[in-house]
Amino acid sequence: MSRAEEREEADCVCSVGMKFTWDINDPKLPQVTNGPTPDRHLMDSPLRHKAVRPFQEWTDGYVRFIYSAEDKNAQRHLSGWAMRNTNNHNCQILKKSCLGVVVCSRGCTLPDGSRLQLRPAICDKARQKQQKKLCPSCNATLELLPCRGHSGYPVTNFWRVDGKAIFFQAKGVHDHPRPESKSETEARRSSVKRRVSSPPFTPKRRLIETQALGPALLSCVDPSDRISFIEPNFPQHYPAFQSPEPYYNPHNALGDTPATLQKPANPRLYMGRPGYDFQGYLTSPSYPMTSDLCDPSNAPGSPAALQTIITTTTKVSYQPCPKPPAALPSYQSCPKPPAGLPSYQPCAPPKPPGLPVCSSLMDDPSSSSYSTEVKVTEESGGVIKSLSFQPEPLQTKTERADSYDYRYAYPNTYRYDDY
DNA sequence: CGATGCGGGTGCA
DNA sequence: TGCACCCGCATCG
Repeated sequence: MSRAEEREEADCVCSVGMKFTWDINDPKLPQVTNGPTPDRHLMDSPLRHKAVRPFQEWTDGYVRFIYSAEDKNAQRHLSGWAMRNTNNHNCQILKKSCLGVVVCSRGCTLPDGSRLQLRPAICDKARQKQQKKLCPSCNATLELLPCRGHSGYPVTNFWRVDGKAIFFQAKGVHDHPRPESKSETEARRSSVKRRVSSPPFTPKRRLIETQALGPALLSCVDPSDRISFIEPNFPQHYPAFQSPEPYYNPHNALGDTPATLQKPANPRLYMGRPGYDFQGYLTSPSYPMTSDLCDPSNAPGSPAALQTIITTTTKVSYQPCPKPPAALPSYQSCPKPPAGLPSYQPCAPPKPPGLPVCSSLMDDPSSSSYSTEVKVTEESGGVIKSLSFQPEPLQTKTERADSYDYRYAYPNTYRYDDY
């Protein structure tokens, strides 16, 4: 495992041994000197990894960003994706994993041609409640499409405060549509509240709802349970937000590796989710074909990547856990000397300066064996229905699978040139 | 009520 | 040992 990490980090050392990028696990993260406004020149340079940038709401892919410690969104560890806290037993690094998206189990099309893409509730209990509700359009059950974009596991986000910056690292490529953004969900929630607290029939509002959602919705859903939809043409906060910058990739820069998108060796990693033809509303205009993906060690389909993305957050030793400044989000100090957990060891000796922090290039592609069967992690308690569940076989499974892969089936949605 | 964070604990590879 | 994940608890808006 750590080898994968090290391999992943291998790309962060350029030919002269200078470290251009960083990993969230690095004992020492780069010093950030420039202000919150990204310097265009800097962002185009290898030093972009040390450049603070505006907050990115819809990160995707294997990306690393540095935010200003003053950035409110970064402080709150926000994401457009529904990310839940994951205990990584590491007080320095906050880890979150993606919950996926809630869709109609029938994959029905709404009157306006859009599809239901709800933001899964973060709270387990709330999510279970959420899934007991019915599709406001066709009354079918709702289904949670789990995220499996990280080698069959949910995409993970890592947050770490260091100095005057907030370091963000994401691992995995979301293999599902975007849910509502948090702000959209909150807006809807508050509007529902307003609706509940106001007289039951407000002709004007009802008219709007009827137009937007269709009569079926009004007839089958309790107003308090009514759900909004993400419309296909709804600009889900991009592209203003979504401008993922690639890592600087020395390999790529040196022409080592062409920037090709490799089809995953294991199609089940990215395909085979029946019933959801998301092509019509691929909301991500620019898939994160960052240089990370160009890097052989990071391309999602490469064995190295699959090795890489099985990551650890506790590999390295960390500095003592100083209480961050009050203004910063607290990652909580480590009160206990975590015996048995080396990663907690305060003040572990740093790696020898002669060796790159990113560790050595320990390429061992042959060791990157991985099962061709992806273990599907289902939520406990039967919250997630079987993915093969077909309430009404509108399509064959194969057809569904064919139409599902909204990334690989529709390469036009990629914009390599953006990177 | 739900989002968020923490941390003890378990199961698996 | 690393990782995913469950669960309970606490805090906050």
